[in-house]
Amino acid sequence: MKSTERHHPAASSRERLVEATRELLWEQGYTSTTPAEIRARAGVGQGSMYHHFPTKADVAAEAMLRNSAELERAMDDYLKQTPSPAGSVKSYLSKPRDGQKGCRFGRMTLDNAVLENERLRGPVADSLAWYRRRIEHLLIDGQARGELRDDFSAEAVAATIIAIVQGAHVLARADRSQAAFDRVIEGGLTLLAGLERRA
Amino acid sequence: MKSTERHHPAASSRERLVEATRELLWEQGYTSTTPAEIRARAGVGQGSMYHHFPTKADVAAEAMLRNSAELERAMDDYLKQTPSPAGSVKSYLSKPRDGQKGCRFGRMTLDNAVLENERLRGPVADSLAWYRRRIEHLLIDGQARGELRDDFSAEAVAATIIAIVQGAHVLARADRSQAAFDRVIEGGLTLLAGLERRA
DNA sequence: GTCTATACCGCGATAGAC
DNA sequence: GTCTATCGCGGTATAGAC
Repeated sequence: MKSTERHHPAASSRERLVEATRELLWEQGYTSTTPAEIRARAGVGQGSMYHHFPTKADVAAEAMLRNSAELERAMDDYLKQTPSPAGSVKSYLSKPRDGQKGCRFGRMTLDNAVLENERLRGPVADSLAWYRRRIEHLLIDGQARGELRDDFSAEAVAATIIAIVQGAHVLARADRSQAAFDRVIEGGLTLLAGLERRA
Repeated sequence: MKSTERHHPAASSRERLVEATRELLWEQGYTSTTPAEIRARAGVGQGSMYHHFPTKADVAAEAMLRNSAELERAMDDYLKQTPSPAGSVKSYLSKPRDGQKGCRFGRMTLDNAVLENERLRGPVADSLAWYRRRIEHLLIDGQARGELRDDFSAEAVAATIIAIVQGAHVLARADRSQAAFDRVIEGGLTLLAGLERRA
């Protein structure tokens, strides 16, 4: 009920609609975001929105696809900074995050309306799976280089690493505190250290 | 749009309303659950519902409080079966769960309407914190008995254990598969094993 | 304590002019 | 491509009889 107007006046209407939707999906989720809010934040008129996108689900689907592309690229860039595979996994876990805002994808999974629409669920499932495989390959690489023990399933542990971040968001939101988030990450790093090859 | 009528004819109207709300909150979350659905599943009339509870938030708050009481008791019962503290933590992780249905509490944290109402958020935060402390004490106990290493923060790791379960639900829902849930748990058990005192 | 009827509002989408 | 005006529907709650 406050800052509904944050125009991006440089871009096209269509572009502004997608960006506004991306923000609102993150802040409020899918069901709670109304076409009127999207329109207001994008600074476009009522009819204009329906000219570019037939339904709310269509704007949302485009916003989610853009999320997939951007976040996967961002993760690649982020991980490029760390040379060692095991270090990259630690780095992924301890990456600074706003615990209460949540993961753009994870946030969607509790909304039945998203899960029931394949065009909305698809990008969510695909991106989370992409993250998992990315971590999995880092773990396998770490095992190959002898940084990590080789007696565990990289696939399963990678899934757990992703889940830890998702769960941290859940606890941070419930507790309304970043500290709850950070505590989960601290424990995650502790658990991860147990996989390092013993000296 | 299907099985809306599952009366519990034995109990009082008020009782049936609370139970119906508990089920619907689990299946659909708070915002997506309508008073009409609650009324229909409980098998009570329109006015009757508003006689017992002034607003939807009031029924929901009562349902959440009951969830807290019941689930905390259930966890106590469940953990009583395992003698060793470290075994109890493993047991908590590997407890059979419907991955796609989610945790009754975790499911609520992605709904802004819940977080903005202290009477709804309170039981969620309290119960998740209660779970965390329960696990924390098991870990401390395990450290004291020498089952577990003593060089880690039981508080942080306990938070991570809870987060793993919450995150597993997120991934299972995104992937629409129990396998995604089970994989996270498998990785969690692997990580947990790294905390055991070395032979 | 339970019922039916009804009111209000905002979401999601459409119509049609410019 | 953008605008204003409008519509149908369902969520949430109230009124008032029995």
